[in-house]
Amino acid sequence: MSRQAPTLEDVAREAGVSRATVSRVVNGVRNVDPAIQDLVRRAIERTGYAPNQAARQLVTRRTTTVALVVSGAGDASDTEQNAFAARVFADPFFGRVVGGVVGHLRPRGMHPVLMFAETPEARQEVVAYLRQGGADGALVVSTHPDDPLPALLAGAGLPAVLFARPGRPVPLSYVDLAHRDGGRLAAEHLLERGCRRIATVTGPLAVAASQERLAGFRDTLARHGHPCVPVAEGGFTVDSGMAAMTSLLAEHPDTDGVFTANDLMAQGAVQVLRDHGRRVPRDVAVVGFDDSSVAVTCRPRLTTVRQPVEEMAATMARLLDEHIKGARTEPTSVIFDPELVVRDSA
Amino acid sequence: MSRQAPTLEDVAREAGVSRATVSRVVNGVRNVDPAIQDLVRRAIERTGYAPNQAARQLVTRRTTTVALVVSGAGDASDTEQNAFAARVFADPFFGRVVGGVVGHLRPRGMHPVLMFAETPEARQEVVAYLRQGGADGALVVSTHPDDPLPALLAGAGLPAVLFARPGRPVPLSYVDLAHRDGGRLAAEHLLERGCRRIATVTGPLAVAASQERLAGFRDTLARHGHPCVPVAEGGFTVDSGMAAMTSLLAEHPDTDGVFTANDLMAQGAVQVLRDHGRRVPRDVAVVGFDDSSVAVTCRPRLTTVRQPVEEMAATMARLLDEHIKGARTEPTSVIFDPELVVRDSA
DNA sequence: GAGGCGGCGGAGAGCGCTCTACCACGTGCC
DNA sequence: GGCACGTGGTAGAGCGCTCTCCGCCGCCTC
Repeated sequence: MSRQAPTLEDVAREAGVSRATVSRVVNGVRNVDPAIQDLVRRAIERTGYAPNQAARQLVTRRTTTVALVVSGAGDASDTEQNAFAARVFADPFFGRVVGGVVGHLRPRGMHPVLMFAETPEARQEVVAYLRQGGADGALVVSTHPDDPLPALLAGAGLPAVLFARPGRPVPLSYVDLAHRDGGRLAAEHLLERGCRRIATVTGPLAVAASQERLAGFRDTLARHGHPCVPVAEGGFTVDSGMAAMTSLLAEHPDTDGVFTANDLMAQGAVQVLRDHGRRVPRDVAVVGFDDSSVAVTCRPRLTTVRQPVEEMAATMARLLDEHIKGARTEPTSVIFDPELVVRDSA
Repeated sequence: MSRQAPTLEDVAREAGVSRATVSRVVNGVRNVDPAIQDLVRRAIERTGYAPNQAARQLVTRRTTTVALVVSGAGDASDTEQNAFAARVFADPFFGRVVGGVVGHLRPRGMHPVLMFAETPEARQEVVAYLRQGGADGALVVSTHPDDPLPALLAGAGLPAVLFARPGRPVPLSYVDLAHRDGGRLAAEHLLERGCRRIATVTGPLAVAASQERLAGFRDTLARHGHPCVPVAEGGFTVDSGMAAMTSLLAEHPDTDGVFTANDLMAQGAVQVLRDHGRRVPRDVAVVGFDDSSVAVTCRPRLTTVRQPVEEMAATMARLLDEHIKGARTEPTSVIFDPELVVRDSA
């Protein structure tokens, strides 16, 4: 477009030194005479030099990017593909993941490239992109327990870190939450509040996290003399929360406490409860999970089990960094503790 | 890590042809004898060859990425930086933008790298990233009318396309909505429903879009014998919608129709209305704007003015593509028409 | 049958950077 | 005073790809 961009060579000529010397001051390696450093810096200023990333990548075999991939298991049709992105980001959870990842990456001059892998082709593309050196590694957030992407990545020997333990074992690092403890926290709170007829809306039971939240919840209740708990399975969406709550209420109209496996479903449950004339929390107490943004925007504000998503995402980025740099070779896992946040709904 | 990745050279040797021929097959340029093509393809298969993006970029001066930047005007402190990302994605609007952009990019083998530019340093980083050839151009979504980034980009001669007309004129292409018509649509619907005491919650009046939605709304009402309309300014968030509605209700308790400048604020308004014993839509009709995901998940489902965000975002990507390829040199703008979507709230 | 032409493959020159030599020059040490 | 050594610089060999130029060969034309 405009004149050819200046190269190291141009700066070197301008400063009257060699290309290598300019490269050294740009990258801050080895000792370079302060006077010469100054000379070079001024020459860079004058020429408006910006190092060419492609050239640098070619020799260092390092990019400044990592892939941030949101992965499904499905084989969704092509027409659903952009809807997938919108659907994914409809859950405030992903915004927090992005925030946490960027928080770690940015200070290191790195950037995430966003990829969606909900079809077999899309998954192959992710693998191809990494193999071609488009990014140094992948941060994977699966929306489905049987997601084949982690295995694909591991098989190709590509650096990757997962959010949540994969459905079947894969030699990859991951971060996760002590979901069981989260379920326990919710149960204890409901119990302390004096609830006696407690029910729960779980996440998809194919997802390990849902199972564990439920297990922790159930165990705690059982230990306090509530051997059986009405359960309805939801799908982590507002709608599914409404449906689940509706059926729960039909069979157990005297329910006075509900634990939902995420905040979106809690929101749905609260709506149904109100529509059926129940006051929240007076008649029925509701505890959510995640502590997402909806927890504070909906009314009543949700009492919920907080998942430190930003922190988890940042750790994910850190682990990936270590794998890429070779500072860590064996897969590891970091498990975070949930925390009860008491607001108005319970 | 494992053995060195195979190069074009390796494939060429394996196939018994020259590097150039392999390159031709890989890139599908010029005629290559079908028999030789087959030979090469098999060699690629056997070696597991993946072209090195960095090397390719170095000579073609083209990446396979564009920057998708969410930009503020502020000078937020460092500690707020990851919160910015989470806040941004808390509005379902951005998920739709991402969906639209990816929808256009993906079939072309391109990918978005996510960047946030809410501080002067972050803005400089975006410019630097592009100048270094990290991405071929930028898709900019500003959250503030005085965002300096567009001017920075234009000044540096970098290809960029904006979502929404910039505050001050900048020689860059953009896509936008006919906000005025949106306001008109909302007014007409409220009028047709028989509302007589109509009020509105606007977006931040510093934002041109807010001004225009308001202007279209007011003009239409005036033309139908409603010269003055109670107005409260909001900030496009649920909370601000609640605050605005509260003050509106205090001064005009007999309000029977409300137009809010986005769905999030409509949600807040509905909550306040209910808390004050008003039934929606029976006592007060509420019309939102955007047709975002909350419009269908909240109760009652929102009647709203639809903004074809995915389509707008895809067009933004297309325009950027044209600018990058040089197929388009002069800035242009594409304006989309809003559409009324009638649901339950009005 | 000679000349021209078009289809197809090969050779080789970079793209802009990093990084490993290597060299020139003091300094300190025995 | 000679030698090892540290310091501050240069030279130049690639990194893996694309793309222009070139030459070969077979076919058409007259």
